[in-house]
Amino acid sequence: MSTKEGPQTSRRGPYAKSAERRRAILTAAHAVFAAHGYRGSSLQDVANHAGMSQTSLLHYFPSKSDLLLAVLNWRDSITGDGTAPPDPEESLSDAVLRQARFNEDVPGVLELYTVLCGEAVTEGHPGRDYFTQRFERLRRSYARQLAQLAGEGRLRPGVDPDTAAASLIALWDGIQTQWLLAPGSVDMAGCLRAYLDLVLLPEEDPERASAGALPLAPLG
Amino acid sequence: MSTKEGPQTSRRGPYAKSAERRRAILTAAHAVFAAHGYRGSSLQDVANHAGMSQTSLLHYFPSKSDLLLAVLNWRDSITGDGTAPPDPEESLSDAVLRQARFNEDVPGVLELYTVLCGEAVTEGHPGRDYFTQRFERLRRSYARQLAQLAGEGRLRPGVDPDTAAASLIALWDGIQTQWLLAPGSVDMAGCLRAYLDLVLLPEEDPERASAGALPLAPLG
DNA sequence: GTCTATACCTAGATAGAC
DNA sequence: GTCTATCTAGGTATAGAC
Repeated sequence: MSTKEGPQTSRRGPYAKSAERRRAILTAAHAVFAAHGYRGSSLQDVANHAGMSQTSLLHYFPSKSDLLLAVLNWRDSITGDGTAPPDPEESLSDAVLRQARFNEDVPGVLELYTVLCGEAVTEGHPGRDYFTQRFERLRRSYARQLAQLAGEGRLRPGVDPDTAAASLIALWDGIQTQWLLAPGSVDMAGCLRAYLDLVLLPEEDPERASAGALPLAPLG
Repeated sequence: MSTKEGPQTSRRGPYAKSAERRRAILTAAHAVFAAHGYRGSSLQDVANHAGMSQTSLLHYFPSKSDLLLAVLNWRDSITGDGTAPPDPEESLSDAVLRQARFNEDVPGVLELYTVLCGEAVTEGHPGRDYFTQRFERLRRSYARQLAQLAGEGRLRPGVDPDTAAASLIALWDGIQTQWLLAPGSVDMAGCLRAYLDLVLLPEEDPERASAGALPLAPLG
């Protein structure tokens, strides 16, 4: 369901203010949900963070679950998760590591994702469908990219693209949780890079291709 | 308490009944928390499942957070998570896969773990310390076992035991989440086995040791 | 569009009869 | 030990003045 669009959004005045208000609410909700989860947050908290009353908030988002879905979609647009098609110029490893470092640097992004994803497996959670579809889409996307690499001989023999796709996503999510609970003890990007180094083979220069080449290239 | 003789039930009756009641509450709380999470569950729900009033429940567990910690510790004793030292007779792979299949077969175990772990990263969640310590302990345990295997030349060259330990746990947690949201599309044990097959090398028969592999000092 | 006021509900926890 | 009744607090959502 698309969010409410004012019927008389004709000119500039009220529409601009309304869009600004909505953004303020989404920013606030992002922070509050990240800190306390969906069930642990109240609309009053969000409204306070956004500098308005709880009833004004409900004027823009008619219910708490509507607000949640809007926050999830807004998160996608911020992080590029799910919206950005894989850039053919960028390698899979580079894309994953760049995204991981980006998420690590933007406060609240990982907190929001992790807590909502955990909550989403419960019965009747309004974000359940979102995460189910997200995982399905991501598995397909990574599986396709890995299959493509397999066709180029860039996948380690014996590695199944579908399995590796699900595993990459799983590793990513799981290491985020550990990092949130012990940021100093876990190297998120390092774990992802190590896994990708295990699964992928370095691009071989056809002229230098030798039978005795080591399959593992130590990346600085 | 007083040594006066009480009713006939004063010796073993109440104790036995009390322990039984506590177990009934823990069973109920396990199911309810698994279905709705900690914040999404009410003591009334748990009490209904346990067949008693909400106030009677509070007689055994003085607060909701106390009940949560009791459920988490009870879960450890059921699944053996955190309590069972690694069996020297069983290989790391076998132990991981056996545990994964066990968790998959016992209803509610994965649901409970996943949702509580997600919730635990939020501020002020009573389960936060539990999960922080659990991850720390598990990382140490797996890292030690992997380092041992590395000493036996059973670890793929270039694999860091600490990184692999965190990654194994992360992959495990993450694949559980995906499995809960799409049981038919994800093969939990398959992903774990694939990862372990990537990281570990098959045990080499010393007589068949090839020149390509460098057998380090075979300690024990 | 924004607010106060409030309806209506449920929560966790307590008091005290039995 | 168990319950009913209740306290206190907080939740989502609605009504309606301005």
